[in-house]
Amino acid sequence: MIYDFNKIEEKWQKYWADNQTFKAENQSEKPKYYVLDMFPYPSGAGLHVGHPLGYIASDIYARYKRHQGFNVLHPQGYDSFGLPAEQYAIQTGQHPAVTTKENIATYRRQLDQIGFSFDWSREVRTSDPQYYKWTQWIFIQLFNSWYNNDTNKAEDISTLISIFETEGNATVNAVCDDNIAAFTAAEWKGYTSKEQQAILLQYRLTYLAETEVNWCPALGTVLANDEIVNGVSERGGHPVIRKKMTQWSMRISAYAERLLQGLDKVDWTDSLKESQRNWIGKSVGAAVTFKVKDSDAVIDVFTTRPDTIFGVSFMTLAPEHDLVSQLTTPEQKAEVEAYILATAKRSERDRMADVKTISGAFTGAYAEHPFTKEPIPVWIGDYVLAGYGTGAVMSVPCGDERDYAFAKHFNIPIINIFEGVDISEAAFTDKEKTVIGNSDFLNGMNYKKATKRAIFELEKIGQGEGKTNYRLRDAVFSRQRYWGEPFPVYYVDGMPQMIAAEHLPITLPEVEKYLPTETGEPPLGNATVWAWDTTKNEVVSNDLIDNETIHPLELNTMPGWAGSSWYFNRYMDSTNTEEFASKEALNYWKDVDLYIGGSEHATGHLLYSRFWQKFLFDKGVVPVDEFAKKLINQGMILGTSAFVYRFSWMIVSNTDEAFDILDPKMPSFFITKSKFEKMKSGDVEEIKNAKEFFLSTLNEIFPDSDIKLGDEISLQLVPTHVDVSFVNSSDELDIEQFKNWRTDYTNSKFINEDDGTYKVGREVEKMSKSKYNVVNPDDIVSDYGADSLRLYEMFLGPLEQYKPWNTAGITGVHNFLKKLWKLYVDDNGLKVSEAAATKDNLKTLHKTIKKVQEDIENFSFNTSVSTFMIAVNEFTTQKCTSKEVLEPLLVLLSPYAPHIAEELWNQLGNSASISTAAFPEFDASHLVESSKNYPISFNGKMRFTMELPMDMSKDDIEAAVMANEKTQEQLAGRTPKKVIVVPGKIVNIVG
RNA sequence: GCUGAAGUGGUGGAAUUGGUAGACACGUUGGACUUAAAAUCCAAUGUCCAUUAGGACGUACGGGUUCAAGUCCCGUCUUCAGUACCA
Repeated sequence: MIYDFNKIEEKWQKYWADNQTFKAENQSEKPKYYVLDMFPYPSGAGLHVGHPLGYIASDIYARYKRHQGFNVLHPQGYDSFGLPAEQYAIQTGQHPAVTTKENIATYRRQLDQIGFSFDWSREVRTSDPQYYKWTQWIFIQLFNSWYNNDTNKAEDISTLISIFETEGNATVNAVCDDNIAAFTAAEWKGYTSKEQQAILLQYRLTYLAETEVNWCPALGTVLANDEIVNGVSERGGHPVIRKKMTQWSMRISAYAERLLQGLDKVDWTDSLKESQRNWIGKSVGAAVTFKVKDSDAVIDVFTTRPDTIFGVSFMTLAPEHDLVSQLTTPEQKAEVEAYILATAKRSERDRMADVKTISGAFTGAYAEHPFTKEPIPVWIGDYVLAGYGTGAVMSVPCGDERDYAFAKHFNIPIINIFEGVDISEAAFTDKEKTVIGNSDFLNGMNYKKATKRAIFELEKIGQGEGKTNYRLRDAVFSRQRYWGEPFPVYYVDGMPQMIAAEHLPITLPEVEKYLPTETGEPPLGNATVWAWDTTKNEVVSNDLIDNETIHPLELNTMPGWAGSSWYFNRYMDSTNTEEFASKEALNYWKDVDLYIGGSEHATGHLLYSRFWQKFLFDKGVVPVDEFAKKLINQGMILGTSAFVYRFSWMIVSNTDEAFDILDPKMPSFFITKSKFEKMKSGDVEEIKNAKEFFLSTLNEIFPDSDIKLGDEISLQLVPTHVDVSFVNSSDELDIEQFKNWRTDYTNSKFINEDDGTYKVGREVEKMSKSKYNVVNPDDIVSDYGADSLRLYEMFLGPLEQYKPWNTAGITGVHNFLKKLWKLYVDDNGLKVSEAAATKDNLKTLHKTIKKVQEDIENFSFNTSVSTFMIAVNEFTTQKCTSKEVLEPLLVLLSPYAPHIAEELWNQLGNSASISTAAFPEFDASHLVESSKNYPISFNGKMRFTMELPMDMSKDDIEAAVMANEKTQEQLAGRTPKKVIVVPGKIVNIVG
């Protein structure tokens, strides 16, 4: 009986689906375990072999946990709002919902055939109105909340209003916009409703604010930084400028400190936590206010080095800073405006990354030093970013490298305030060694003392205070796109109003075109039925807008991260229509025990999700304030691209009329890899051969033309991507397939290796369609089976690492499965016997149990595949047929290769699914060794080994080793200076 | 630029607390079986020197600590990822 993997896999996939083998219950006697994958965006290209990597790892873990007796929740769904579907809609007119549905169907089919143990009854789709109803609901909760610094949590906005009504805003300790004017209770009551709403908006956890965006006028849309290349749009190459726009923002900054502290509670990788810490960017320092000479204006800055305040020799504002136009003197106006225009064209990332180009402009204005009252010139410079801190810095060139470079470049004086330090060549940035000088009351102090004193003095004169700053900026939550969650928001008199929760979901309206409107409004501006009727509580036609009872709806949609910031909670109770999940379900599952996904989400998804979780926790909606206990990042599988090497010379024909360069008979010439490399390095012989081949071939094809070569230098050697499916495991190109690939390759001519094959070059690159290196899991599954695919993906290397895919290697794991099969089944059927296991059988089994269990718990899946191979090799050598060891082996293997394990388990006479079997118990007694093969080293170099009893004493080992003739041979008469004996490990003889 | 990660044979990778570098596979070479091919099985395979015995070198590069370093320390280089509207 042969190993018919296709039949076996289909059979068990059907069995699992029919029996709902992996459906999780929200109540159980068993302990719970929640294994989650970052859900995929269903792209039109379908899955390639890189995508399932993390899913296979989490599936192994989920199946392992079931064997361990846990009630496992292992769901899957789709992050189905996003740009690609919208882009496709713009190009083709296809509704994104239609393409998304098709793409999901493809994904589902592909996922199913890999044999994942997902509980599909809990599937979620972020673009499903029944799902985004709750995303909208969370948005409303955020709108109706403010952050109370005294209680250190989010509270309902009504508590804030009642404070305003009784005390005004002076006593409120809230996270809010800067510079909110103070008002009394009486004033509050006197405000119009609109004025009150405007004030409250400055406190809400989601609010409208002006934010800077990358605006592309030609495309009529906002672009992400990575959609901009060299200052122009990636698509179309249109100019992009920085522009202010009113958008929804999320007050994530309110949670900065808790997001930072919470990292200590979760078991995530250190590198990921470090990224988040860095992103949050806590810095302790001071806020300092500089007065501007001859003006009422003040410049607020934040500095981490208030100790260096006497070193300030200029101020730098971001070119976008509000004060710039006000401060600039008429003489400097032209220069400043030109500079602002130039800056607007640069992306933020450019400005951060490029430290070599120093640019700026003098505004002509002067600030006043808070203590010396000396004038300080005010500059603008694009190294200061508007969105960071206050968008202005006090520049201390002696203590900051960028300030130093700026001062040098513009010949601004550099004041040295450090004792005993030479700053003629570079700034001095070492806080630890700082001794302040030339600084009035700070003289002689170290960094710590001077910082305290400077803050004290600033507070005394009312021009500063100690402050903790976070780099974390509030997150922009509006997108000028179609394919996202609509906001449950309408506008009355320009003020946003929430639609009551019972009327949700507000579903996406139909539009004619998915592009921005001609007036530059977002795509929802094209909708004709997009107004809110406050009496009927439904979406009605725009024509009915009367601004009395019928009002316009919000035209922006929510960003991609909205739906993904809480989906892990929805899986706990995904079909609930009354609540986003029931209390019982939330309290039972609580949080994710293991979360697997890509490290590229480190600061986006993973930070926003933590933010929402903490908010929902404050509101009492979820029981824990961190949603994932443990998180593992899987690496990426890269493609192994294949290259053919095209060569040609410029050709000259003496008989023009008889020869046409566009002649369909005109061939392409390719040279094999090793010869290409010789040619490239200028090998004369190789070039001569290629040239002769080239000429003689052409003259053969065009006998009537007398073809000659042009200039010697005209040799063209071009590596070209070729589809990896045309190449075998030995890098040989299937020339027939290649010729049939494209019409212009049909007549190709090849210079081959000396053995007659054409060998391609290889290079590891990201897997992508354009590089022809995409490998489809469907093909792998049909050729080798899902179990082989699963094993091979794990076998490739450590989960977290980036590693190249090479289909050729899969024969290794496939052969392993065939060998495994043969251990159980031969031509006559099942050959497993009731024979007692031998000592060797038990040793192999228990060695394998130990290693595999350790590996799974350490997420080292690649090494357990090797372990299985070793076990099967050993059992084969031992001619083992004993059920006593072969049955538990199947349970060990089943998380990795579930189909073959189920099949053999079934053939052994078990009627229940192998997923219900208990994981085998490790028994150390089978591994006890009585002797050790000691490596004997001389000066650290291993020369030979000696078999010695495990219980031999140190002295006896030394004596036995010294008595060995090989030892004497190695020593050649010398007396060793020292003999190191580490019992059970090694012997090292020094001398 | 900043932050994070990685660098070991022809290839993917293994190596417990510092203790036999290259497990397990792929590829390559040779052999068995076969009319032949496929499949399967066996053997060799880090590089260099040597007929063998054996030896030298070897974990990106340069130093250091140690009886002993892929592993620890210092410095350098290279590659990849993130960098706030790709998902």
